[in-house]
Amino acid sequence: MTLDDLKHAQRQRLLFLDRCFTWRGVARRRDLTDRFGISIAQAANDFRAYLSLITQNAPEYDAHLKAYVASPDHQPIAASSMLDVFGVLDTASDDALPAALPRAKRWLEPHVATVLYDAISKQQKIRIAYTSMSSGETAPQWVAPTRFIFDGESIHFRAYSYKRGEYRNFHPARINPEDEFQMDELDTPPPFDMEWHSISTIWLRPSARLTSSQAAVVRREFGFSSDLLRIEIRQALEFYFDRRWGLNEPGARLEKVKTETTLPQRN
Amino acid sequence: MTLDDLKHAQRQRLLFLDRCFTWRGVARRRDLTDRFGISIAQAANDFRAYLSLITQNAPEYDAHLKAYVASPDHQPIAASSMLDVFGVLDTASDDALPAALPRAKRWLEPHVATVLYDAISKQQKIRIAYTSMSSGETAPQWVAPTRFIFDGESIHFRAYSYKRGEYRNFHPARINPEDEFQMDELDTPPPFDMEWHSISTIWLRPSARLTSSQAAVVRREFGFSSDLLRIEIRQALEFYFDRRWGLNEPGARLEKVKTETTLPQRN
DNA sequence: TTGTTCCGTATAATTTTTATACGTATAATT
DNA sequence: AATTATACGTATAAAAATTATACGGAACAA
Repeated sequence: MTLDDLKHAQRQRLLFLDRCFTWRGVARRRDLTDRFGISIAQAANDFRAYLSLITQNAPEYDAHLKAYVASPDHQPIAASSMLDVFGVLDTASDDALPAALPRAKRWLEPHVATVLYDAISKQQKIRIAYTSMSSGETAPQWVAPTRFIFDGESIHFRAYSYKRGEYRNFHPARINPEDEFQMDELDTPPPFDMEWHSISTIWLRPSARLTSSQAAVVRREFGFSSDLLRIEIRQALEFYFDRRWGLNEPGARLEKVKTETTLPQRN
Repeated sequence: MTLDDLKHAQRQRLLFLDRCFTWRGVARRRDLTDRFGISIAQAANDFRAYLSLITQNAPEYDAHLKAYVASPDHQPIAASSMLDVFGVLDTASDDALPAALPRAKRWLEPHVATVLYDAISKQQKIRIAYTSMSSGETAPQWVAPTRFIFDGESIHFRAYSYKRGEYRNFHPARINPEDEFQMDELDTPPPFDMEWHSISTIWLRPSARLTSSQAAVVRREFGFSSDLLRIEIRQALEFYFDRRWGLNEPGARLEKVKTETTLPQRN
C-alpha cells in the first residue's frame, strides 16, 4: 500500500504523523485526536496504517514514554515546508499572541481578485486604473492578465500591457478598486511570454566576508554542501528574487555569483 | 449548523469552497473533486452544506456559466492567509516551475529538532556547540530551551542561556549537529521570561516621501484606512520585525512611528 | 435534433469512523 | 503490595460519511 491509495483525509493524518516523527521524534494517538478530532480507535488505525507504510527504521512503541518513538534513522515519507514543521514544533500556546512573527497582511481586495480571475479565465482584456509607484500618477490602461504569481509575501499578476507592448508584473493593490473594470475580447492574441517561459539559474555562495565556520553555518542553513547553491526560477520572477532572499540587506549571508538564462524550447 | 459541527475533513472542504467564492468568485463541484478526490455526489453534498451555512448574500447557480457564482457582497466565513489565497488563484500549471517564487530552503536538521523538542518537553537543559555569527567562533554552552519560534522564513528557538544569564533567541543552524547533546535536569528553574510575555505595539505609516495617491496604495496594500497601522507582537520577536517587514530596505513603503511596550500582568 | 457537460436528486451499497468493552504495561499513589 | 491513572492494543456492532448508479433539467455547440 502507498500513500496514494488512501483517501485525502487519512492521507493528511498520516502526513501529519510523519512530520511528528521526523521533527518531534515522538507521536501519540492523542496528537491525532487533538488535531483532527477523530476517535482514539481511528487514531490507532492510523498508526497501524502509517507503520505498514514504513518498511525500514520504523518508529517503535516505548512503553516507558507511552509514545511511539522514531528510529534515529527515520526517513520521512514526504517533504514539509517550514510552516508545516513549525506547525508540529509549536507547543500550542493558548496565549493571545502566537509564537510566530505576524507577516505583513498584504491585503488583496476580493473584488479585484475575482475580476482579475474572471479576465484570466475568459482570456479577455480589462481596463484598470493603475497607480505608478515611480510617478505616483493613476492612469487607466488596458491589460490582458494571464496568471497570478506569488513572491512569498503578496500576490501579483502577470499581464500583457498594451500601453508598453510587453508582459509585465502588476500589483493588485495599485489598482483602483472603485473602477468599473471594463472588459473586452482580445482583438489579437497577445504574443508569446518569453520571460515567463525562460528559466534563470542563479548561483549563490556564502558571503565572502564570512569565516569558514560561519560559511559552514550558512551552508547548513540553506542545505547545500557543495561550493555553490543553485536556484532555478522563471526569468519573469527574477525581479523579486533578491528582495525575497534578502541579498541586498546589510548583513546578507549569501551573495550572487552568476545568473544564466535559458530560453524556452519552442516546438 | 455551524462550521464547528462538521468533521475535520468536510470542514476543510467547505473552507476551500469559501476561498473559491471569496477570491475566484465562482466554484464548481469539479473544484472539490479535483482537490479532495471525493465523488461528485459528495461534492454536491458539500455545496448544499456550504449554502446552508450562508444566510445572506449566498452564492447562486448560474446555468450559463455552469457554476456557482458568489454574490457581489459575499462575506467569507473564515479568513485566509496569502498562501491559501494563492492556492486558490494559481491556475494549476503542469509546468516544472511554479508560479510562486521559491523561498529560501532554510534547512533544519531533523536530529537537531528532535533533540531540542525533547529538551523543551522534559524541561531540561542541554549542551550545544553554538557558532557565533559575530565572532565566527564555535563554543559549547548550556541552555534551557523553552519553545520554538518562527520568523516567517526559518525556525528559531528561545532558551535561557546560562552563559549570558538571560533569555535569547537561538538559531538551530548554528548548532553543530555532530555534537553529543548532553542533557541534564535543571538545578534551579530558569527565571520568568519577561521579554516573551511583554507585548510591543508598533505603529507604522506610509513612508513620508510618498505622494498621497502612493500612500493610498500602501494603505490599500496593508489593509488600513486610518492614519496609522498598529501591529502587536511579542517583545521577544521584535528583533525580527524590521527585516520581515522590509522596513530597512531602500524603497520601504512603511516607516515606524513609535513602539510601546507593555509589561505583563503578573498575578 | 443530437450529443455533451454541467447542474440537481434519490437510493442502496460500501467504506470510514465511532462507541464500547476488555486486556496489557508502566508509573505514581495509597 | 495493592490501587489508580494513563498510555497502548484488539475486536465488534452501530453510526456516519462517502460512493456508485440511475435519472432528470438547462445551456450550448455541432
